[in-house]
Amino acid sequence: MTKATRQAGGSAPALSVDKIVEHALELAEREGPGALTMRRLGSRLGVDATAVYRHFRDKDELVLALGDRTIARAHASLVDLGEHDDWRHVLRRIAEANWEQCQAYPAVYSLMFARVTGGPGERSMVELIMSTLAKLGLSQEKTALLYRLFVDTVLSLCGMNATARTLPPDILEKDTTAWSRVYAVLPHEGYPAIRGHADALVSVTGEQIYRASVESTIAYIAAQV
Amino acid sequence: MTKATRQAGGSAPALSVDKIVEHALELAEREGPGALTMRRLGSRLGVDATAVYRHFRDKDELVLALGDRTIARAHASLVDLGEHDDWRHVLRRIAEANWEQCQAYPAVYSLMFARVTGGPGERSMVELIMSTLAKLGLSQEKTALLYRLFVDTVLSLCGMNATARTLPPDILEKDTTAWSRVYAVLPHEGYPAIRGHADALVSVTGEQIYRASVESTIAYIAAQV
DNA sequence: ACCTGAACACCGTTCAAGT
DNA sequence: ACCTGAACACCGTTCAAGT
Repeated sequence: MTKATRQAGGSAPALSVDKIVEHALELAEREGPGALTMRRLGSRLGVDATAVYRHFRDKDELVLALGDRTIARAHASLVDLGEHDDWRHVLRRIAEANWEQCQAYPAVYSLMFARVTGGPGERSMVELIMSTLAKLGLSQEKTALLYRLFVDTVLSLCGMNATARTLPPDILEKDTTAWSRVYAVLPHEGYPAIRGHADALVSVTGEQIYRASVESTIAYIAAQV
Repeated sequence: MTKATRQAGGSAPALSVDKIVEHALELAEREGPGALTMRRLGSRLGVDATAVYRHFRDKDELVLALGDRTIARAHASLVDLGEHDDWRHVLRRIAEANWEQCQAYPAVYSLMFARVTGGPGERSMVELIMSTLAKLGLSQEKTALLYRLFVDTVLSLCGMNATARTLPPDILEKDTTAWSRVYAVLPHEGYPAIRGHADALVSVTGEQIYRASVESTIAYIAAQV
């Protein structure tokens, strides 16, 4: 018997934080970040839109809760990492876990990649990264800068990728076909370098770019040690 | 006498693409990306909101026009670059020009950093970067990847920075004080690495991070040559 | 050709009211 | 305690109408 069922009316509450988060996540990922509205969420949950305000101060708190949940999942996938793993291996695993979450929940990443959730998921992830970099024995200032370099690289690339992938269908189409529509047919005069690389440019994947960026950052950190 | 004044009615049109873009830019930068609505833009221009639809298919076309304008400005600030400048110098200047535009027009960057404008500003910038990297004599595939690595690094970091800086005032306050509110007061037990670097973390600037990221990318490219 | 204004189908959030 | 429903102040966009 839950706390709720013991209350005055006797009937269980229709909503809970977990239930709201779960449905919000599904709505955002199935129909895009723009479809995550309080009204649509309410109708999905079978309640009035304003009922959600009993459990979250406002929409922003809900978005941060979704964000912290995905970071918590990324962190949970890293439980096998130990104290004595090489820092490069740890950073690669963290970057990989974020990429996986970003591919699975692009709408959430697009909504919160530039935010601070302050939640338990984020706190665990920050501690993991900071403790990994602290082992390098650099100054506090240098350690802090390299932490931000790594985190911002991971979040900004995941965020940009997620934002691009979750644009409204008509706009997404416009952007993804831009290379073949405009860049591949530019005149050689004026745009020789673009035309000379048009084929190669369209086949570069987001994952290749992400990997290169993570390796670049790790090499940069290694050079400071 | 403009084309418009020669027309049937004789009276000059109230709107032009340039006038709309200029006022939209001012509105977005003064009051944030969320304030850029067709209705508010219309009232600023002294016309009905729907009058803008004579000059732009929809709001997205307007946003892309704003975006291409800022890229064009970044490109215009690089006219002194020549054929024989060192590629590292050229990439640093391009990164710097984007950072300057992003600081001056964060609302625009937040709206379009993950987009493809396909416009003249973007085309010039793409050609400049591609031609710079083409001189390294790498394969088409490698050149294309390094192009995307550089561009995505610049745009994603500028975009994240711009997005964070242009959040609505109450949310911005919440995010910027998160470090002192939650991270600086975390218990040592459980969060030793965070607490050990709390002071250093708050003093890292976005510009430091950006510079480090650009240098990291340049070093990574240099290692491929 | 260019702009207006009503209309449609939406938003987030507040607040009084119900149970 | 928890949810409803009306209300307020907004959105982007379409379309017929005006000049």
